[in-house]
Amino acid sequence: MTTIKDIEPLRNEYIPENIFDRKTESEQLEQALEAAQNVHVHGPRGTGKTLIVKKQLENLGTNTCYISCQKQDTQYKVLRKAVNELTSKTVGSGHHTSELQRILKNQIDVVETTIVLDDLDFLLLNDGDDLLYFLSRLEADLGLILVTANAEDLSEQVEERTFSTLQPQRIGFEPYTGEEIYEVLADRARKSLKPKSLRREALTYIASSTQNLTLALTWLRTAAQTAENVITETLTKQIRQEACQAFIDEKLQTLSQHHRLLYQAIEELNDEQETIQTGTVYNRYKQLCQAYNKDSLSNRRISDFLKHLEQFNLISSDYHYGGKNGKTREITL
DNA sequence: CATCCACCGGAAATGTTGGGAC
DNA sequence: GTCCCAACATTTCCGGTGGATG
Repeated sequence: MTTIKDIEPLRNEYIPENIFDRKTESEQLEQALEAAQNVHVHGPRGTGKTLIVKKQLENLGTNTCYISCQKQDTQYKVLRKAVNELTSKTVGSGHHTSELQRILKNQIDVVETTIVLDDLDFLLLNDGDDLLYFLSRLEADLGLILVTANAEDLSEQVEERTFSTLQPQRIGFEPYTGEEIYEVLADRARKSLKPKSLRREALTYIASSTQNLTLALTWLRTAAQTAENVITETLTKQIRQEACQAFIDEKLQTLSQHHRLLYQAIEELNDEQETIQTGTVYNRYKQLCQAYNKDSLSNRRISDFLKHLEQFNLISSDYHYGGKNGKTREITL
C-alpha cells in the first residue's frame, strides 16, 4: 500500500507547468530581460529563485545557459561549462583561461545569449570576481542573471568598475508565507499523491513549521514515502527529524566527504557541549578521519570548508577575534 | 597598559592532473 | 612517451585581531 501516484512533482528539481506563486518577481524578471538588462536575483534559500529563473529561461528567445556555481566555482569551470553548452565545441581541462574566454566571446558576438550564474556566492568566495569582470567587458548581446542567497549587495562583493558596468537590476525574494507554502504543497500533492491519501492538517502543520520550500517538499516527500495509506498530522510530526535529516543529507551529498566528516564532528560536539570553537571541531574532525582511515586536511583548509557549510545554512557561526575565545560558535540548524 | 590567546584569512609554495605539440 | 604549460587542491607561512588577564 502506498500513497504515491507519481513521485516526480515532489522532487526538488521538479519544474511545474504553471507557477502561480512569485508572480511579481516573475514579471520583474521578464521585464528586465526584455529590456536587455542584467539582473541580480537575491533571497534566502528555499524561496524559489532557481525555479523562477529556470522557468523564465524556457520562454526566452535567446541562447541560454544555466550554470550552478556550487559546482562550477572557478572562472575556468564556468567558462568551460558555458562553452560546452553554448557551442558545438567541447573543451576539457588544460587550456588557457584566455582561450576559453576567446571562444565564448566569439560565440556571444554571433548569437544573443543569456547566462545564469546560480549561487554566485560560491564563485565569489572561491575565485573572486575575475569572471564577472571579463563578462562585464564583453560588448555583446549578453544577458546575465546573477543569483545569490547570501550576498545581498553585489556592489560590496564585486569591484567598483565591474559593478558599474553590469548595473544589475536587483530583484529580491522574500521567504514564503505559511499560506504560500501550503498552496504549493497542495498543488504538488494533487499531482503526485493518490486521492484521499493526505490530511489537510498535515499540510498545515508543515506549512506553519518552515518557510523553506525545499525543506517543506522534502518533508512531504518523506511523509509520503513513509505513510501506510494516509498522511496524517501525527505522522508528519513523527518524521520531522527524519525529514530534516534527509534535507541536510541532500545538501551534504553535493559536497566532499571531508565536508561530511566535518559536519559530523560538529553534530557530535553539539550534543556534548554548549559552545563549540574551531579548534575543538578541527580536533574531532581529525579523530573522525583517523577512524575512517582518511587523511585529514589542514586547519586552514577546514576553515574554508566551514565557510561552505555556512553558505548552505548548515551551521551558523559568530565571528569574534581575540579574547580567550578564538572564533566560532557553531549551531546546527 | 602590555601581553597573550586561538584563531582568521591573504599570499606564496607545493603537488597533482590533464592537454597539446613534438 | 616526453616536455612544457595551465588549472586546481591543498599546505605552508605569517601578519593581524581585540577582549581577557595580570
